[in-house]
Amino acid sequence: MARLATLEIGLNAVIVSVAAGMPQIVQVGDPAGMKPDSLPFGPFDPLRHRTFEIGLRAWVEDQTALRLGYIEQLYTFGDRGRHSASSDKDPHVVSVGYLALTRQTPDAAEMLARHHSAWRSWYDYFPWEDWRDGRPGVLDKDMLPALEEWSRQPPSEDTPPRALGRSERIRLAFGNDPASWDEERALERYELLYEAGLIAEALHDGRPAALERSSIPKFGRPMRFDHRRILATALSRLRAKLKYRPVVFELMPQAFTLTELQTSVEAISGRHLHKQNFRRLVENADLVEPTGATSTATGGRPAALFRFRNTLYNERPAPGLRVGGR
Amino acid sequence: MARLATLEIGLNAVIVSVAAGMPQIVQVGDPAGMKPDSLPFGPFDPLRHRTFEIGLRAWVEDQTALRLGYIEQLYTFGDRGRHSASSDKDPHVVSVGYLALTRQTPDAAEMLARHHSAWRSWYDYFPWEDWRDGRPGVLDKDMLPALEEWSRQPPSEDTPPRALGRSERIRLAFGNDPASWDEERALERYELLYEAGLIAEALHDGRPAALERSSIPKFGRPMRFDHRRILATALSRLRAKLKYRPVVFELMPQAFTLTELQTSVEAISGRHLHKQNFRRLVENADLVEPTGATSTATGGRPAALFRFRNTLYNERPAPGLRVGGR
DNA sequence: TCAAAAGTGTTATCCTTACACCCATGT
DNA sequence: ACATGGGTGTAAGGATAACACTTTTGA
Repeated sequence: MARLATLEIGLNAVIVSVAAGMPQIVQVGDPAGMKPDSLPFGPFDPLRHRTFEIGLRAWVEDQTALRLGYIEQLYTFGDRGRHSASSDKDPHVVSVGYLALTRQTPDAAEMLARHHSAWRSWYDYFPWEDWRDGRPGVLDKDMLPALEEWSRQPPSEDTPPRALGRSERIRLAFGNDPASWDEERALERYELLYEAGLIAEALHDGRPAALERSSIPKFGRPMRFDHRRILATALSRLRAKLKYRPVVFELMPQAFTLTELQTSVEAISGRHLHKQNFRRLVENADLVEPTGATSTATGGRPAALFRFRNTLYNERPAPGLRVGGR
Repeated sequence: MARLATLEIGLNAVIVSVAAGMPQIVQVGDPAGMKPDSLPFGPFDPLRHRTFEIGLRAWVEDQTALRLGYIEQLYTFGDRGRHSASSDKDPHVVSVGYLALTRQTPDAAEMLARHHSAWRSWYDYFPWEDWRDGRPGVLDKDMLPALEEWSRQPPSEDTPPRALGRSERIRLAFGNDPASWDEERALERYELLYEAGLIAEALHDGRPAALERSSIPKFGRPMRFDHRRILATALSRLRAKLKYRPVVFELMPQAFTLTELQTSVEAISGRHLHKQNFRRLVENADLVEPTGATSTATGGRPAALFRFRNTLYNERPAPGLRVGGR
């Protein structure tokens, strides 16, 4: 068999936390301030680390001094041309993305700062995904017009054939009517924007032509390499998982009020939830139990504090929060 | 930075089809008849193939002469020691697993035979996953006793710490009471059996000690390398996806009766479904439409033939078949 | 006393589950 | 005629979504 090309496996971590009602991720900055943000990442070396997870934890601890708890594999990206300017001489880099959930401790921020990294709202990278205060204006003002213009252009010859046409894919990902927005389709939306050349990262990869001749705005804060795609994968996965596994509690402190829990779910799903129904949902899913104490922090009537019932596992397959409308 | 170890990426395909009411996969045999079954697989070479998917399709066509339609990435396995007898001198192999869904054509079987491969029921590899005729006897007769014996043994020192103990994990994966079986947890069940040394593959990897001193039966037909783990991943993923995306139709012919559709869903989920409710579910999910023709093949009243409404995509996010009880 | 946030009660509606029954064909 | 599988109707129960309303604190 012929000799294979040099391969390298990059491990990438999307480290998610919720603080002050905002979903945040750890971003590693460039000390010189020249390059876009990146995720904590490093190559996988099987001689040093027996598994991906061990390697990932080591890289993250190196770059951020954070000890990760819950982690989960997202996806492996292998396309050529996604990893910035690549020639056939460079090693080919395959990216394995991971999702990590963590609580934000008070001293975490300065610890990160010493490592040229910081927490940043994930909606800085995807402003159109935050519907908590209603439908974002960019959608109708800039994004959908630009996407529709793209859908009217004939696809180039080297585009792989697809089951659905461009306008069908747009309708599916962005919703037919303004009401039918599916927050789990964040990845599909990002990939459409990328293909349409409406994302700064598309410039670095193989598709400059469609872009330079127009002055279309590039949406959201860019990231290095394919890191924003990995982040979009994390967003979709976490939003979906929220509904069938009790993962929010990885982001909550030991004790919390139901409103704080609701705020966290809203931060992640990007939607506003109906207060009364949320409470009922949580309480009769038996996911939490009262600690007995109350919190008087918010101004207003003191709220009862709850904790996650982790004995839950012994009783039945643990569910999530099947949040529905509004 | 120090030199990295040699890495190789293996692409593996779980090719699923349903024929004669049985879920089947393509298995590549060993012409000499000495080695266990394997999945179609081959190394990823970025110089020859731009993406994983292109490479995978090429390998599958080489080994089985099948042209794949729907494919989807499952997971990437990177543990050392999973890929049979590995020393530090061999290249480290990372496995990227894919799920492919395909219709079975009449001539496919002999085409496969010429390539030393064949269709085989996936329940040959996981007999305990087929509940269509009630709870399989092996569970209570052999598997659960063996698992419980394992759960009583103290874990060895090099076992990574876990949130849940062995008996909790068994209860969660295999159900508390006989009624609460979650068919989507096929992967968790396989991994427990592997850890407990009740799977032939565990012998080849790092854990021979616990095995050789006992004469515990090894459950299900073994496969090469970590291929059975990839197959278990496919099982879990497909069973879950069935419920929220219309993927069954990738396995159905152009026209089919509702009973045939139900049989396919039952084959995959491994459960028996309630006939009347299944029909209603399908019909008022607007997933199918009558072709007008009828089939008289089964003996009894002729059944109306249906086809998948693929215009569905234009209307709303396409759902799956949320099959519930019975 | 008033604003703010916590917490409770009630109703209409839809979906799921289950059961009972009728229909069209081959033998 | 009767067995076999196809197909329909309907009622009970539970979950969801929406609404209005009461309670407890700080300022």
